[in-house]
Amino acid sequence: MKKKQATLSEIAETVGVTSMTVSRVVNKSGYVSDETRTKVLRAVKEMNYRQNGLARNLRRQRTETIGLVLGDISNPYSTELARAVRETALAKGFNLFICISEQSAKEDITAFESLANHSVDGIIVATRANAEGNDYLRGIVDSNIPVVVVGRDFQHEMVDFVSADNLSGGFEATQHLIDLGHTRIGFIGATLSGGASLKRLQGYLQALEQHDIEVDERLITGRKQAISEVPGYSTEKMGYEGMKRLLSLPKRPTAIFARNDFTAIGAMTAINEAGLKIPEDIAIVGFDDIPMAVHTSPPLTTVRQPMRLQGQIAAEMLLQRIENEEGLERIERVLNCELIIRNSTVLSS
Amino acid sequence: MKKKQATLSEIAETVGVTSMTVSRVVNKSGYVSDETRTKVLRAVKEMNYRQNGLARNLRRQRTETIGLVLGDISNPYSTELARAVRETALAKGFNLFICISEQSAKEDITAFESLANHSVDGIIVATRANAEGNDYLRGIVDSNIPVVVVGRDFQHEMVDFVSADNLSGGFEATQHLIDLGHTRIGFIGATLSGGASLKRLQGYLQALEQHDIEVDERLITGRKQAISEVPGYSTEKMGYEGMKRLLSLPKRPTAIFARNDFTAIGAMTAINEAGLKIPEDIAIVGFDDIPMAVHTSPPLTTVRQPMRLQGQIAAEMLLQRIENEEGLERIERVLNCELIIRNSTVLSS
DNA sequence: CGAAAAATTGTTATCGTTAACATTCCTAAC
DNA sequence: GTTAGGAATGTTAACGATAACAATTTTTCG
Repeated sequence: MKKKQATLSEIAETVGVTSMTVSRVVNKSGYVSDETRTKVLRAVKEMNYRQNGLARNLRRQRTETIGLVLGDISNPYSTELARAVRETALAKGFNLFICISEQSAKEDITAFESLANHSVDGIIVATRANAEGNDYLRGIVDSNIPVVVVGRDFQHEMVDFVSADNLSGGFEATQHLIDLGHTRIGFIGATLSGGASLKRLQGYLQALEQHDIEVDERLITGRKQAISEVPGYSTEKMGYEGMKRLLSLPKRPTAIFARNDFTAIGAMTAINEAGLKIPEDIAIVGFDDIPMAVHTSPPLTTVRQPMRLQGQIAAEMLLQRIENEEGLERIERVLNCELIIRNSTVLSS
Repeated sequence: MKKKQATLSEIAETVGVTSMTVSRVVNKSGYVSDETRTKVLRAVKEMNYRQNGLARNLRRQRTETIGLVLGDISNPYSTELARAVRETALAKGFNLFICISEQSAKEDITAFESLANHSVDGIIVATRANAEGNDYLRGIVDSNIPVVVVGRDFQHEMVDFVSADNLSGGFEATQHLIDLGHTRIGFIGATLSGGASLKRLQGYLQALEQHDIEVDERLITGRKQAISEVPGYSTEKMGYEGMKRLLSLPKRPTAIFARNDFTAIGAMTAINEAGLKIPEDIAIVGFDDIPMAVHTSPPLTTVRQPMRLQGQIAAEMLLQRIENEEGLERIERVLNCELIIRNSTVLSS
């Protein structure tokens, strides 16, 4: 038996009032006598009424919902971000819909589109940048939906930006290895040919330069910069394969800076398999400080980025834009990272 | 400069047709002459038109969107599930909105409500069950929105169910420890007073019983069964604290079965801190086989549950219900788990 | 050539809700 | 007893899109 969802006017009819009155009751707005309210509420309960958000939001021209587009949902980085965003949004009475976009620019666009079509009041984007996705995103911004990006390139005067300071994080990580006496330091997770768009790689390069260590391009490895079809995912597997390549070099590196912790963990596996010791033979630094980092053996030295804070700030910036109709100045927040030294670079901390 | 979002009729006006014609063009449906189509498409582009999904879905009475409510988004279990659900849904042309519900029944309800209000075509629920949430959920089901639950209790003739076989998983894990000669086996993650609603705990109890090992309630520890305000979260911290308690017993256990891998990892930390060796002094088994499990030291013996498969099946069941208007038989799928033996129970695999 | 079929466009009504205004009744104040 | 203004409810017209049907023109083909 298919009960159709009751509508306002159906409730109204059974109670003997107009839908406007019922609307007033369910929205707790305007004047309604106690007697009527009671009757209406009873009917609402009995008929299992539920507001039709589509109609309501269409009429009101606002949904009190924000969207979050995540690239890699398996990464603890994304999930912490999501939790913080949700918390901040909820506190202001906004719902959060999360969309996942994996693998392709096309899926980015699908996610943007479905959120925009559902008329969310604003969108936070935390996917890897790619040309087509950016084009589409620009369209969204131009059609006046507030957008904030997290840890991702996107230039637009109306779009706020928040990110960890990947540049100085990468610098510090490398600096740390240099301080320990390493000069042959490998980088896993990106290639120079990709234009060194990756800030972490830039930080690595700057640190080398500052200490007059010559950059050896053979020590920098990663999946080829992908076509827009497949944005560069950084996985454990890439770390494993990259490390294999580095180990097969005539003069192998004595230290590794990995693009992120997963990459680092993959690299550690390869190092172990080669029968080498961490950190004695090869020291390794990751990035992100995912929960797993403390449990690897040895525990992983890494750069901690403030995930919750990024989420919170992103949500605040977005809500700010949603509430202040007219154009605010673009805000750009770059948050400090923190080097966490564990035993993958130095013995017995 | 605030460009208001263009509407169908605005496009129609500039082109000199009716909105119906424009609608036909953007939806690629019905007859439109090439000439008109071209003109319309140009205007669509120039005016940066985007469909208003609220209006469209209101009129069409379907959104081609499904919702997924996750409890603990930080758990790799949830994220794998989400990815599989999304993949399956996307393949059938459905969008996926994910809502997070943490901590409380109230937030469960908020999530259900926001999805139901947005008129999603169906909802997959993967949160921990609690009374109030269930009541609300029942209301949703009664108002004819298809619902499928994953790894969570909820009895309703219209609601399909998919889960890992936690009972036999728990049994196998315990059996494995018994086979290794253990008789004092602790359980961390739930208490008997909670009514042993946890299938994994039941499996543990059954295995003990089958081998005539007496259940020692002091060996079973976990956070008290929480009030509906705070559903029982299983974290690393709980594992750590639970293990501490077990270690302080006069006769400590020689083996541990932990409710999930995070709990197990927390317990391992406590064991290490106590200066005991795994598995020589205490053997430990987890549940889930999260990616981290292979990287702990020693690597964690655990019960792998098919996360992707659960997501895929849940999505398929939901889409089935969405497409077949009328009531299908309730389906219940319980999927096999697999014991993955690593070095936290036996030396040198 | 003429009729049926296909192609093109338009009209109307409606999805469920609510903002804005209108109406009626009641109470209180002078 | 009149009047002002709350209190309670109703009416109307949208929000933006589309299903269903109607109207007109063009094509097809016996």
